[in-house]
Amino acid sequence: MKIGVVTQKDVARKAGVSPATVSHVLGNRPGFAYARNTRFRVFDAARELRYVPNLVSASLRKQRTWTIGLILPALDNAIVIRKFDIIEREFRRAGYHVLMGLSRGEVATERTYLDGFYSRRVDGVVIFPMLRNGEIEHLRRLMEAQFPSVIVGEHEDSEGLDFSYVDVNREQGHEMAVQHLIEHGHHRIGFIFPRFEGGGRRRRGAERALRTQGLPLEERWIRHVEKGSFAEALPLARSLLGGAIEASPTAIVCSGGSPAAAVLRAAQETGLAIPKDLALVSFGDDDLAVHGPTLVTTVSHCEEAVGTKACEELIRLIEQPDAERRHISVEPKLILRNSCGCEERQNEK
Amino acid sequence: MKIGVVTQKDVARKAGVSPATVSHVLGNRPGFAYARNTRFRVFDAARELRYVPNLVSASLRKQRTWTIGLILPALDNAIVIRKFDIIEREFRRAGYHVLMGLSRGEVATERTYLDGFYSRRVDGVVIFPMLRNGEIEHLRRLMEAQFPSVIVGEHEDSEGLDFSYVDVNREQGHEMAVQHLIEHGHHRIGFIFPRFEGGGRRRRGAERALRTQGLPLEERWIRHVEKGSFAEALPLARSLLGGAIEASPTAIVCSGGSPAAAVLRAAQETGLAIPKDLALVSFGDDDLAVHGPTLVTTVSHCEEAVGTKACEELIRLIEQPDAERRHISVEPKLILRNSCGCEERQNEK
DNA sequence: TTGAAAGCGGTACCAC
DNA sequence: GTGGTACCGCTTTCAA
Repeated sequence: MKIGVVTQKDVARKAGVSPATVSHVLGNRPGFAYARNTRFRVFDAARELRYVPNLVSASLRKQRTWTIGLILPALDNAIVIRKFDIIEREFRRAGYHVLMGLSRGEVATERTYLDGFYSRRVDGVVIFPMLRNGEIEHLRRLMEAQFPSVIVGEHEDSEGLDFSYVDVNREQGHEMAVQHLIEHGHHRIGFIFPRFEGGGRRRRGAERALRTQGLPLEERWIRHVEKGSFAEALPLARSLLGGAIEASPTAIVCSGGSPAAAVLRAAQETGLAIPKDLALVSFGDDDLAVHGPTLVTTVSHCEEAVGTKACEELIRLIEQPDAERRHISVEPKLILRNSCGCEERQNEK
Repeated sequence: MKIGVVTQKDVARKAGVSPATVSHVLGNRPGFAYARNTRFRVFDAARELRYVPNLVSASLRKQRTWTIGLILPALDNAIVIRKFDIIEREFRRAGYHVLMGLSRGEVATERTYLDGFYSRRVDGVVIFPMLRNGEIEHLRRLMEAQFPSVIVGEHEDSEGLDFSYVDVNREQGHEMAVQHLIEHGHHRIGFIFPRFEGGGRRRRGAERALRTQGLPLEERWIRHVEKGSFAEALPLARSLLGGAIEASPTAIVCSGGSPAAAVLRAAQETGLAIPKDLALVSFGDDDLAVHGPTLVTTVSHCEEAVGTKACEELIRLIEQPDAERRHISVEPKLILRNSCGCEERQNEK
């Protein structure tokens, strides 16, 4: 028996009632008090015929698909994947399915997906931002249409688009990382930042923590990565550690697991023991170092909280499309492991 | 302006034609020869009103959604993610969108997703199999309904379900791995297999290669992992290498990057240099060791080919639902890196 | 307590 | 060349 051929009409015929009755009974619509007997006849008929409701027609009528669209630039790092995982889980719990699109960094592809999503009348979209060349017309259209949309992750404030945003607080995250290193007595702290970071948040956070000690953010100990790959970060890490001992940082804060792995390698090459000679804190928990002997202390992006908030926020907008758009900032969490010196400190006691 | 409020009727009014004409013109239906002028008026009106077609209603009418459903057990390893990536890309190219479901190893969740997919009238489904407790009723129903479905990845032949399957040839992959080690002069080869492998394919492949040298598959050099995690594999790797030198394997074939990383670590602990003292080939390219000093020689799962075939196969079934179901086996590829001795060999020359 | 009927927004057959 | 109209399958109003 082919799926999808049994309709409410068939059920109605079999149960000896009208199609409207079937809809009422199966839809369990409130305010309807059908006779017990009628209800059972409908349920039985539906079961026997293996009736599967057709959400396409229901969607057409109700103007609601119980489906959302999700656009990711790529599945190339564990943080994005973890957020995706949570988002998928949360939407399912809330009764939604998710339509996925990978934009692969192409604005055109992103646009195509958004068009496809509109056409399929998704109830809302979640977008993970990507680096843009100022091409945001399609996003502007989304916004102007007041289409329920949430942007998850790092974005440029300057885009000036009135969306709901959800992200970990990167400024606070860097403040926490530096703060922690300062507590371990470090004063010479180096950084590996992404080149394109939203509005200098990372720098500001680092600076704020340094300022409590009257320390400046030293440009000579800052490096920038484009993509954040291991290969790209390795020479930068080497250059941070390669100078005269007195002129080198004693601690490094870097963004992501690949740069962290690069620092570990560079330290090993230079003969620096971690955390004894060099402390390391990563912003973002890619769990890349999980197979190495050193587990890296990390400021977590709290993917679970971010994903959950994003889902809640989108559902809020779906339910009240005129509600105000919010900027939701999730507090990061410091996860102590073996690269910052906490263990040693305990041993000293 | 809200999205979705402009319909063909609005376009028709604006263009001064009938709704049927709009549908014909915009749908670019063959066999219709509308006047140039009419066509332009329709296009212009559609553009000015920002008309976005409603695929929900079109789907209802045409009984086709241009959407497929994809079920994965989890996004927990790079091989699955890469296949997913390719599948998404290929379906997009073919004009489909993909509805994603993570079953998280729960049969009930898988079933719920399949139901949601039916309800949304996806044109077909791609399922990545998971370990099952014999609960395959929902799959059997899928099959009996002749619903276009493709199963991607390792499965038990014994399930006896008439689906289309696409997978890398695991038997051949292991044959290739062992073959390669034999060519490097190894006769004592150890294995780390997954406990649940489809029908002993891996063993058969390994045996076939060993047999060419008159060698047996030695049970004492075989270990089994449940989940294939690093933590689980490490003690097993140690136990493989820990015996008397003469009784230990000189080469290991393992399934996946985490076990490979475990072998690397165990070798390091035992003081074995790779590939000089111990050769290693991994079946499956998790690129986990990419940050370590040793790049592991791997028999690739050829995710690209697998994903592409899966997509082609599903589209074939969508277009001809009665077509026969196929078992598609993709030939694996040996990727030479630094853990098998190929480099050394070159140096000798 | 139940059902007739008018949509939802397209598609496609058929008549003009 | 063009348009009327009967669907696709379900929801919902309103009347019986």
